[in-house]
Amino acid sequence: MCNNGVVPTESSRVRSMNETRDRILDVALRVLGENPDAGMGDIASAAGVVRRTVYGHFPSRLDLVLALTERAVTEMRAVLTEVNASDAEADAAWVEFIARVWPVAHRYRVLLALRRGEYGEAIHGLLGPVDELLADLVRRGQDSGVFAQHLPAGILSQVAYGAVFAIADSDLSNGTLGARAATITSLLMLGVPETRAIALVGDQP
Amino acid sequence: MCNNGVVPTESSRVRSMNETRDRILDVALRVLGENPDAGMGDIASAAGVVRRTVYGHFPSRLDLVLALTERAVTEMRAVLTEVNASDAEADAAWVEFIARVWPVAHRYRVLLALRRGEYGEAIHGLLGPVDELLADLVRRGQDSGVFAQHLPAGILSQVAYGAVFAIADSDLSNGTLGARAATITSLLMLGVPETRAIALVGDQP
DNA sequence: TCTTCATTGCACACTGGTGTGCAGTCTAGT
DNA sequence: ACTAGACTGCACACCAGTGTGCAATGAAGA
Repeated sequence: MCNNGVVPTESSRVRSMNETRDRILDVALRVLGENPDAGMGDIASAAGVVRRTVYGHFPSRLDLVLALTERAVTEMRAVLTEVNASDAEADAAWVEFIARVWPVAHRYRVLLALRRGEYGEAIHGLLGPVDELLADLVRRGQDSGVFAQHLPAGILSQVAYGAVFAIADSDLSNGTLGARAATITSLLMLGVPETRAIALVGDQP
Repeated sequence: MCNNGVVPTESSRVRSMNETRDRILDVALRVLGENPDAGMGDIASAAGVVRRTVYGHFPSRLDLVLALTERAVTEMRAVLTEVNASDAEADAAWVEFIARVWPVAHRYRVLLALRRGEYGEAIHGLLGPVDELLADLVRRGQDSGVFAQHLPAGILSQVAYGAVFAIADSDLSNGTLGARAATITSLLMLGVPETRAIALVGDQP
């Protein structure tokens, strides 16, 4: 009786299991954001769970971080491909990109820190495709002349992207203002004139 | 007999001791630059010395890092105050600053990484005065209208400075070219128009 | 020659994190 | 009522790094 479909819902059992799994991931993101060197114990207790349970869901610390990274890649790639497919000018697309990717990327910004040291290799590998998409956007801007060419697209995109989150970190939490200033700064270093940059972000509410 | 002065030279004994001490510091800078998580053992063997000897000169790992930091602060402050005292326009002073501080700051760039996590507090404290000087320069530029004001001087200076070394790290080692591109990029994000930025770095050989 | 002392090579204790094993408990499906 | 299994609590073993203690070595200085 009951479900003969592919997703049996197996009801409350697996659902509550997925809930704790997701909760662990959510909490891990927050805890690691505050301290990238936090241990499994810290994450577990912050998630209201015992360390042993975390190992039940993620066999090793690396698996946990990787699961986090895959989540981030999925979300960011979605936004990035969509923005990239737009026929708008590259600088406008960049503004749109920052605005839309801001919440998700800000959540996962710890991955930028985790990218150096220990798991750097693995994370870098998973984040690679996202970097590609980003570089494509910048390259498009350089080809159409709206972005400067003092740096290759691959490096320029990374540095501009990094600057955005450097500002986000140092900022005094007033998110909207910080996002605005960060976007302007990134546009400036992409070679967009100040007047144009201000006009572009002015359009965004 | 012998020296009654304050600096007795005590000749070869203390000199060779200072040599190993300096060698340890030099090597530590290089090793930590390659891997900020390197241990005392790695540093010791890279310096051609036994781990126990390192502890003879630096009672703890923190002491070593702090000695490194003090060195960096001394050298950078010298350059920065000199540039800051110049009566040149702020954007020209910035170019001069990057050019002159480049070698030393690039050597000590690992401190930027060490600034987060573990010793972050102590390093931050020692580096504080340097940050102040840097912010002063940017503020001067903002007051005289050559730098943009989309960000407060304190944050803007840090982000611009950080971008310079992000480029240096990602760059393919061709130092001169990287330094040029990095300087242009930092000028752009400070709000200097592209033509003016290129003209400024063009003056520098 | 005799002394001093930086350096060595080992030993050790301590810490903090990782990952595993296993017997118990409590709950939701049957 | 019975059972599967997610979670717990505690036990381990293991590892890597830190910092210390101490006797031995060897070279520079008296």
